[in-house]
Amino acid sequence: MLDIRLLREKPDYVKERLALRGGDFAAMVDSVLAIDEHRRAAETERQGLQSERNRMSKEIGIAKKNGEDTSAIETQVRGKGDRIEEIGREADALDLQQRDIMLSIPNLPHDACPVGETAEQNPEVRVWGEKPVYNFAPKDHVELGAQHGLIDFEAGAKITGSAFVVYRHHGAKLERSLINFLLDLHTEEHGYTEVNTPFLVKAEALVGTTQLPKFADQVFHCENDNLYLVPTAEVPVTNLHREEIVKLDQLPICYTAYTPCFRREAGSSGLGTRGLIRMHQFDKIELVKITTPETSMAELEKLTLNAEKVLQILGLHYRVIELCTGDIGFGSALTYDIEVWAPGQGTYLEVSSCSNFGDYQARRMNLRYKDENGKNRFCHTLNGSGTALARLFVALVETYQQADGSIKIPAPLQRYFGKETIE
RNA sequence: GGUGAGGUGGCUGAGUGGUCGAAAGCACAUCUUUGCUAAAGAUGCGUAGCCUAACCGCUACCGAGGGUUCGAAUCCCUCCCUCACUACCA
Repeated sequence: MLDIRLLREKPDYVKERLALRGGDFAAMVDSVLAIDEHRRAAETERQGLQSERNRMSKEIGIAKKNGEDTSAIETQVRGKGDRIEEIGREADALDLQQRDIMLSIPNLPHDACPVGETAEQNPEVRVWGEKPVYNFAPKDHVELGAQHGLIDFEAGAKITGSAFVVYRHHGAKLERSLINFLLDLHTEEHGYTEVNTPFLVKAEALVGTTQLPKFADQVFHCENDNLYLVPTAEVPVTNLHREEIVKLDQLPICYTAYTPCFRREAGSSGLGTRGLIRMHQFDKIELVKITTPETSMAELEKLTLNAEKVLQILGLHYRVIELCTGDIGFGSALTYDIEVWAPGQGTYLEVSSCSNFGDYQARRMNLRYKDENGKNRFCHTLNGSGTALARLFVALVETYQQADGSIKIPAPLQRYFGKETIE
């Protein structure tokens, strides 16, 4: 959520920054400001009346103690109640309206965010490694997976539906190896604290991290219990500190977590894509940081490097791109995407998206810290995948396939996987 | 799931209709005094909103939401959570 004070003081600036995202948000800003003005007028009237009522009620109390007759003044106060209720209802309704719109206005892109309209304009930040060359035609992971019995799409479709998959045998083991490898890497080498959270969350948590209310059609909802399946560990992990005032010396808070991620992918063009590229359920290791405004940008750089390290250790060629203002996520101020090369696909696959949300999420979840002067300020929150597993799986088996169809396991993963090769 | 108890400020914990935003203690901050790895005293110390140039002031918040009342932390209803015992279960 944006700071309403910023909208009041610099509406044109806010509109300008929002326009860089490509949508038309000027009308929303204007209507928020109009509602805000009415809301405050109603609030002022209500509070004035409440003040009067409190004063008179006090007088009644004192008079009664003195044994005086209070029926006259009681009648007088009684009359105030109706108007208080009326104007109060109005103030509350306006407050809700204002909040509704505020929740639908995206974050302002950071000054450092490159200006652009589409994904094609995302600048490449850096490249690591090179595309591997093969003296044979590399297969894709679907073929390799079938050949070795690693992944079974038919079984996933049978028990659940399309875009769900069953990992089998070495495939299941490889997936589990990656989870352990990544959690160990981030906790032991990068200083993150591991957390293991519920995979079902309340609506409030999703509001906090911006999946609700705008993207309600993208999350699985269990209506009976009014709980949602997590679309990413970002949701339960970042919300761990919602409605808290954390101490300055606790920051930065750095968490890593494994969760499956459940996404409806409604209207997504990639849903029919062959293989593991876009599933309704996939595993992911997430990195989450809660910081101060002063340090969040530096922490984003570190977080991105922590995610890149995964691919470096596994020897996978990748590139880092920076999302432009037209492509950046709803709540993000600045985002780096890490894309790994998948030889069988002949394309780069997004395996990590590292974002600084500034205080946008913190405002929504009322997450603050006490600064040096004892003043409460909103934290900055960030997160990034470290990394998404299905696509890492794809890149791994496609990159390390051999001419004879076997798949080599990179050395650092062998102690988790227990074998050097899948053959 | 059943029965019982309970949810008050960073913590402990008073408060069963009237000047309670809430006693007291602890913790914390500043100051004073004596001094040496500390004691004593004074003062301050929740969050948010409204108003204001600012100070001041006002309003709301005692798990959440409703209700009764001129007035609710206090009474009534619903829900949530915690603890204990009990049943069941991975």
